[in-house]
Amino acid sequence: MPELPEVETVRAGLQNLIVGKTIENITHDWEKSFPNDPVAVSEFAINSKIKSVKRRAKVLLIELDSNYTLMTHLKMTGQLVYVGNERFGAGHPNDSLIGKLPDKSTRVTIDFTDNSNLFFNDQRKFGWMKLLPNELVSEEPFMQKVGPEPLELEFTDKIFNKRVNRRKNSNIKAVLLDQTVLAGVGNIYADESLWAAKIHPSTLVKDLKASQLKSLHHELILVFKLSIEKGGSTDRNYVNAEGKRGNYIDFANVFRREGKACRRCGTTIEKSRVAGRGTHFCPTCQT
DNA sequence: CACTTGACCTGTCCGC
DNA sequence: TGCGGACAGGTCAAGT
Repeated sequence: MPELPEVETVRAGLQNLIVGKTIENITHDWEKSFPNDPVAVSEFAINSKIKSVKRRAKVLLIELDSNYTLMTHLKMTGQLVYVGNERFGAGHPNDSLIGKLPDKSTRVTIDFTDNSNLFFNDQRKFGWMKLLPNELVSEEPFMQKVGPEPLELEFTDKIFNKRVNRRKNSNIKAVLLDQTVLAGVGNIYADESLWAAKIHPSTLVKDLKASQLKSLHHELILVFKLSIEKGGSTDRNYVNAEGKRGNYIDFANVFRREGKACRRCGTTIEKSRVAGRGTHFCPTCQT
């Protein structure tokens, strides 16, 4: 599901593909996917140009030259796929999308004046695109409380330790998933970083040594960087802005590897439930 | 207050 | 083959 590396991959793709294009029209078939006042859409989105595409946590910020932003959350099954008239080349996934979108999971369609389109597809309808004046983006409740960006240089192991320790009595997996502690971690990278740091997902924060948290901070950053390099994880639905799947899942050490051998010690990887989520871990080397 | 669970949705998979 | 139910997991609201 789109976590930080997937959202970042979509952001980078959109930055290349849609900046400079002018919005001609926007249509939607599900109100909660596009909860906006039609008058505001017509006044501040239609005929506006895409200025830039940014990201904060798992939220995409599509900035328009009207000083409004299309704030977008993909939640679990959201996709933002650009389909143009140009061909990317033989076998390129985007070429095969021409004429296939919109489909039954398309919630919002953005038409650009050059006849290209941006489709917001979302099978489960949990995601949304909200049009907001730029200055109100940071006022959104989520933006107010979301924690630091893990890939920023100022996100040191000391800061990580301090923020994680706000929730001493919770298990470490629940804390990693808590967006107010730090931004961007979801189920895949919580499991992967805990395996890399050799920490059992249900360990309570108060029982973790400083050295373990230091290791977890280090491994989490490495996992995020590797995943971005591989174009993110396609578990089920995820595709990038060109409709292409990510390759990180081939490098995953525990996620969806239950029943297989741990790549570090050979023990069979197990799956259980921690923090209300399917949780994958090695019972021998994660203690 | 800290923490956990249920709701929001649809598609897929599993057992009968 | 069809059908009911479990499951997938990001975030907010409600519950303990």
